[in-house]
Amino acid sequence: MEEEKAKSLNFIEEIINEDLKNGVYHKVHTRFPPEPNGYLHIGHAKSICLNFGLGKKYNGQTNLRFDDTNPVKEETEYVDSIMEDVRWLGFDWEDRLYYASDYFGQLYDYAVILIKKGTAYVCDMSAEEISETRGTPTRPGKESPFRNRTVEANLNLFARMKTGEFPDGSKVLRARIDMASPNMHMRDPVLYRILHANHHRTGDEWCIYPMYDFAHGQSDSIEGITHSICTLEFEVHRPLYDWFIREIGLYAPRQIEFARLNLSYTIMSKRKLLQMVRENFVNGWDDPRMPTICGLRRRGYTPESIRNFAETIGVAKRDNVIDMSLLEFCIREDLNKRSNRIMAVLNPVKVILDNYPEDQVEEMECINNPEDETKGKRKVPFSRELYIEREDFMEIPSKKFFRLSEGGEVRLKAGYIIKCNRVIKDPGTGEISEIHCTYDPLTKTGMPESNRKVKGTLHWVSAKHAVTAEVRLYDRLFIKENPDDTEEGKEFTAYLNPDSLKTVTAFIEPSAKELAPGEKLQFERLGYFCVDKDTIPGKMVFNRTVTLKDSWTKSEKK
RNA sequence: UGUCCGAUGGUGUAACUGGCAACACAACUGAUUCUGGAUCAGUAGAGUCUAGGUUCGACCCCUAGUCGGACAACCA
Repeated sequence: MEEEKAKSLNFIEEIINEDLKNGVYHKVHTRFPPEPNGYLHIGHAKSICLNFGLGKKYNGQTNLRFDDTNPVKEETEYVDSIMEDVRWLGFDWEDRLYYASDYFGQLYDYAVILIKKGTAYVCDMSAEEISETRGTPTRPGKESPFRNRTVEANLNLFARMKTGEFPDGSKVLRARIDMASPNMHMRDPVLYRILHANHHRTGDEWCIYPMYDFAHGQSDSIEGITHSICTLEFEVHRPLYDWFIREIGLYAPRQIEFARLNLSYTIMSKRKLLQMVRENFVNGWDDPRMPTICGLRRRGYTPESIRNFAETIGVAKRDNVIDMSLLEFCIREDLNKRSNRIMAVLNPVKVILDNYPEDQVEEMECINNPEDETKGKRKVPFSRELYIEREDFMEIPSKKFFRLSEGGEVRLKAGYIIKCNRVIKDPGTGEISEIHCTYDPLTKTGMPESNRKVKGTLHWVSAKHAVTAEVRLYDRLFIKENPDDTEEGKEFTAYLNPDSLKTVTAFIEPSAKELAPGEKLQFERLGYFCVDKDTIPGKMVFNRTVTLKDSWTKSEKK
């Protein structure tokens, strides 16, 4: 069994196995290192599942570390949401919660080591000057006039940077590497900048903050990380990552890069998600149309489905765009097994059973989940006046229409077979207002006659017993793929789907009253829904998680 | 006119490290069903970016191209 699994290792596992075999490392210790500057999205979920999954698979450990080296972008709100989301996904960092800001003192000492070695210096150039003298990818940069300051001068200046003597932007600490390096990141990168800003954890203790490159590898090293897994854009940073470790003389983790997740019709940039929230294109980070973990959660996704999705998409180094239909498959697969069925009518038309006694009410027995016997049954009231879905009736049926039509028969789920006799239309609009039918008393579910073949089965709700509810029909937020391509300034407005959120008032069978926020169910033939957090007694609110298979694309094709 | 990385069906990921390209999603067909769902059975779809080379044999190794991505924040 173990050997069979060994056949389909991903490239990261191959590297790890190789390292373990060669004794480069003797254990596996990974970390998930988000910057607390926004909410986590499905792309982070891939990384979380990867890192924590590897930790578990190799009987190792995984840390949660906040990469909080830029106080102007980071907030406690984000820290809290990230911890909540990681936990919700089902992962546990146990007692290994860290912050890069925990290492500010240590990092400062590392910088001093470099200064003493002559491989770091204080530079007085402005950001613009540094940028100009860095050159371009194809042209080498120019050396800073401050590059050859003495160790003593650098030590003195760096200490004074720390004490707050200099204004923001007036000086930086840079590594002294190679201004002609073909790798831009090796052209005397900035290690520390002056930022008189309040940090969400260290407050005003520091006014100089390390850059990502100077903090990340060292943080990995301090924590004893063996495999530091990050996304592809950090590939060109790896020489620098290794350079700092070597130059300071630290234990060396191995950085491995993988391709980040792209989902069709979905924006996965934190910056743009933030913009969507700030400019009210959506109603917050947990808007169910958002690809954020909290959005998916509110939408009705389960942690299991997301973990399974991450597992299914795999991990590699080539750019990829995963089709939404795979994510949808994963959630349907999970919800199909776990969610109870319930009857709801979103777009009602009244059906009157002319031969059904005026005041009679029957309790029809319904199976809660045909996929799971243990979920039991429930009673649903049935009476003379019902609602069915308007689309489930067609006066003149087309050849492939299996549902109710004039003169035709259809089965009401868990009820009777009915036959349509006539329809009444609104004289003004011409719209059908009532469908008059007769029911066949011998065809009640369970009775011998009920086995009679009829072409279709409809879901229904008793008009006088139904509960009304607000149902939010979430669709994809974007109608075009790769909205990232749009020009600056209107990144995604052009692609926004005006129908991404439709709200209808639906009629639902009375058992809906018992549901609590967060509960997931399948509206018979309509899709998977969950009870929204906005639900309060007397006002039910449902979110559509996902439609049943294919109906989006089918309706698109029409 | 640079450095680094990548290239396998419509989409993703595999291929025992050189042995006749597999799995999942999507698509299609049929069976079944009191959900046009689910389930079950089946079909189609790539010869692995190109051109050379090594080899009995190449998705895998070598050479040269082509195409795509990343890199020029005091962001991460």
